[in-house]
Amino acid sequence: MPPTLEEVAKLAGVSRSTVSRVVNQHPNVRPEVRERVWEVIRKTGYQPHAAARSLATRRTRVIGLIIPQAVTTLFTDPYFPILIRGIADACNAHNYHLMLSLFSRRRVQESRARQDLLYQQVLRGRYLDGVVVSSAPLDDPIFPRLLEDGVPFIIVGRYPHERANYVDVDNVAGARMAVEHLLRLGHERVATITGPLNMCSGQDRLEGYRQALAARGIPVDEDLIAEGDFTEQGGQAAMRRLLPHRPTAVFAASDMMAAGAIKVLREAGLRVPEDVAVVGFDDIPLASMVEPPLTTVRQPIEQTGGMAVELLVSLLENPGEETVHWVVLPTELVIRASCGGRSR
Amino acid sequence: MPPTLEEVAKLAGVSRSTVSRVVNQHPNVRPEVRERVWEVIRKTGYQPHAAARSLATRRTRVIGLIIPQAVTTLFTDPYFPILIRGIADACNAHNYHLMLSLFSRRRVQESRARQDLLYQQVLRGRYLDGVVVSSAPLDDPIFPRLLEDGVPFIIVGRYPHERANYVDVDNVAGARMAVEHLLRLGHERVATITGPLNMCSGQDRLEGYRQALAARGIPVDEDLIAEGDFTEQGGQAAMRRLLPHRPTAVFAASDMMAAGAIKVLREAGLRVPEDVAVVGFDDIPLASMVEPPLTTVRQPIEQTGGMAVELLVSLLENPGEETVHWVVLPTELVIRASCGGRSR
DNA sequence: CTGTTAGCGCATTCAA
DNA sequence: TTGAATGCGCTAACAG
Repeated sequence: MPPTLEEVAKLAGVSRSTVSRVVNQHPNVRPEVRERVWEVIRKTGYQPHAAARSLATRRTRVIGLIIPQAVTTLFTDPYFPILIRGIADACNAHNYHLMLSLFSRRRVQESRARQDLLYQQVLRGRYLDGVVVSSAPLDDPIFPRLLEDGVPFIIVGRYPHERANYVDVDNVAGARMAVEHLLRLGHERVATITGPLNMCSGQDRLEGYRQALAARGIPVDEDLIAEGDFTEQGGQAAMRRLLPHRPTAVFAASDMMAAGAIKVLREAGLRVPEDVAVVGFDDIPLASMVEPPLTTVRQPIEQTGGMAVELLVSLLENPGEETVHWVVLPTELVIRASCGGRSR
Repeated sequence: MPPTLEEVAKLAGVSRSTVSRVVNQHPNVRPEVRERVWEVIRKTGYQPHAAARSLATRRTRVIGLIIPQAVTTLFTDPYFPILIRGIADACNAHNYHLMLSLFSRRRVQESRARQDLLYQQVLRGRYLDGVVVSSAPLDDPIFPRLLEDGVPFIIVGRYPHERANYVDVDNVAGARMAVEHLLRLGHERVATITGPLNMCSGQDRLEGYRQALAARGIPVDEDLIAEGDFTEQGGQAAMRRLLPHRPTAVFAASDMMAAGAIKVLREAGLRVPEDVAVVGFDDIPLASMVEPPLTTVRQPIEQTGGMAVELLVSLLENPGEETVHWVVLPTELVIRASCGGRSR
């Protein structure tokens, strides 16, 4: 329905090339002609055909957000919508479009095959100029593939490879602050519910926990460390394993897990924060809505997403530069009621 | 880097057309040749170039999810991630890709201009084969435009137009059940915090409220109706306006607003559910995590998204049929603690 | 069953 | 400053 370059050219009495130049803001067009062409473009509602343009330029102005595999279960965590909003806003600002690639939560087998297919189609099929990868396990096969195929990409979260660009939040410092706060309140048996330990955010938050204890010369008791998966259910399960070891405080690596932990503590007849103090991580909206409001570590989720896009765009538009971009955004402790206030 | 049809053809000793036929599963290829071609495809890792294919077929296998304008503020509500998951899964299943179009929350002016631009680029530029529109106000200009441009689209939520296909949940029945439950418990002053009244879900849930009262012959007291915007803050504000009119029960049109209402009730020294009963809508994960756990109306969010894609795909792949698809999925009352249990 | 031919709509040399 | 020619990689008639 919308006209083609050809038709616009005819109507304006010029050649296709000239219209193309006008559309693409080339300087070398006589102002008078430029005006005439614009007029026709406006009148006809001409819009360049994306596929035709991509075929000629070999660029699509589409970037992908890839969230691999099983992690999709986490998608009920408000972390993702907030991240996506940051990404979408930045895309809008730079006139890129966003393609979302999630993976079904079906049997792992099928899921793996689908992931391969999708990778093939979307990336080798040149749907995308580049991608942002979020929440991938460190050993996810996507990283080697992206590197090998030379696809421009930015990781949300660390990845140890010299050619891997990433933007991350300071998980270690955040976790350390949280645990130090508990220690300062007089707790001596501080447990932690970690994230998945195959993800860097899981590892780093555990590292922060260890560092805080080490700084006080407190030996790490492995019984006080339980691995979770960032979900509420995972938090509940981990808390149940922790319960027999009688912690007086718990640092959970996500707010969702903290909420799960609180539920289990309550069921066990323990009060929060009087009997057990709890600290979370993320500062999602839920954190201030539960009873008691959650002390937690705030991370700039939206900015993280925005920054990832900024980096990716700069990668795409300055193909020459070989610079590697590593950005780490700060985290911040938000003190509410769930950790108690007074020294014990 | 990946080879083209041409190169594959050369390597397999056949013509481009034959390779194309093999790739597209055409039946008329000698099995032996087919095998030989597949072999080359596998070895070379050939992948059709998406743009080239789109240019030739005039289809992209990409569908868009559009969430217009200011509604983006709602994006912290877990409703969206769940909807998106349903949509993404269904896309995967049908081998479509998903493009996400949100709009920045900046000044309305800019936002409007951006929305126009995006519409032009993405839809008239033929990036998309069709779109799913969610959470648009009923008077959103996108609907007339889509209809006029003949873009295949499915709305999540009702829209009163004979050529508009939609999938919706039974908001009226859900709201009616919720309010009837409160009436059954003996409440006589049941207030409601509505959603935005320019959205059909907002209107329909209010209609359910009215119907429940009418069925009992209770006159509607407009003072007991406060408009919200589905967010927690909106819920708080609405509850503050309701407070002076001393409701004994509140039906909030979203769980987020219910949580906000509870917070305000608490601050006013009222107990939930003893002094004021509260019922929400959505049954998001938060609902079972707050204190007291929320009685609410469950809607099949994920299925809604999946169904929207199913309808859209069937629209895209059976272009002949002029059928209009209207699907309404059932809602269900989930009784927890926030409405109290005993008759008063 | 297979190859040849002709575009799909645009960007981009190269001449003029 | 402008136009003509060429090709991006693929599909889809049409012959054979």
